[in-house]
Amino acid sequence: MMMTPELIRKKLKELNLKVTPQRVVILKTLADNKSHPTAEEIYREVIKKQPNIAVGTVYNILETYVNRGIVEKISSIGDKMRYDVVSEDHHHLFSKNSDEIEDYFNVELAGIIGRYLEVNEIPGFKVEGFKLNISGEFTKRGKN
Amino acid sequence: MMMTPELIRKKLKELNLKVTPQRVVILKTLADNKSHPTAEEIYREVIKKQPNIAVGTVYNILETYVNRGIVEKISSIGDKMRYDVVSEDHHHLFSKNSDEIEDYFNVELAGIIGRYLEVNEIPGFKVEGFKLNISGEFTKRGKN
DNA sequence: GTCACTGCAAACCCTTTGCAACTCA
DNA sequence: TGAGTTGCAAAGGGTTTGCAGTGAC
Repeated sequence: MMMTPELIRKKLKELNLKVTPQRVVILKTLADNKSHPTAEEIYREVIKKQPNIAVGTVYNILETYVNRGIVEKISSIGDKMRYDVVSEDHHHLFSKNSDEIEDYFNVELAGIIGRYLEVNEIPGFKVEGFKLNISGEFTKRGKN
Repeated sequence: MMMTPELIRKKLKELNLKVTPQRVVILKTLADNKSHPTAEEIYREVIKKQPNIAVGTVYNILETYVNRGIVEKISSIGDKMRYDVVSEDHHHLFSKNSDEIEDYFNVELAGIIGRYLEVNEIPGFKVEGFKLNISGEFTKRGKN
């Protein structure tokens, strides 16, 4: 993605958030990062550019972003929380052998499921969204 | 479900696990329970029948069951782990307003997704299973 | 009798919180 | 200036672990 600092500034202003160096660097790190880092991984990346930052701040800022809807939390079994910038609708591939999580974009499949859930209502439940978690094994490693 | 102690005993033997009162009561509690309890909820339920049991033991036994594949862990964002006896293939409904999780059985939808993933392979990834997490709101409360 | 299992409590680790200092607008 | 943010360190809360004692087989 390589979001420019200007874009990030703009985004923060749209959200009525004060533009602080910490917020900028965290959002930039997350946007530039293809993987799904934990708070601590983000922290380790961020202190390279912004030495004066506390872990607690990383958590706080991430939580703010989650509440504003621009970042989502991903929880996988027995692992710490991971964070992901909200982009187009996508699903996740979970490795059974490791902690890896990869994005899986598939509008067609999402459409099929979405339409199914629209047509076939679930009694007593109003569907607002869904996530397909696919588990399995990465066969090709590389180019991450 | 109301699994009888005999059935549970049999199940444990099949798995080459020693039949201890703690294991029996925990599996029975989980099988008889429609909700998706946390370890602590299970503990609170279990001490009624088996006063001498430690929280750590509950965690250990649940972990054993998860490893043997007869219980699954469910993690929802920012909440503790929840446990569920592995039964037929089913999915979960997550409430956006509370911690509730309900089962959602739908072989038709599962079939559609399963077939789709079989036909449309994901490059670099071998699919072994999937879970559809549907989020929304429970409109009718009651009869749980 | 043996070895796996349990109880207990301490340790662990991720995450949250309280508060004083600071800084963006 | 002053409301909102940050740094820091301590507290919190769920889960794991080590070890001595116990119990299933």
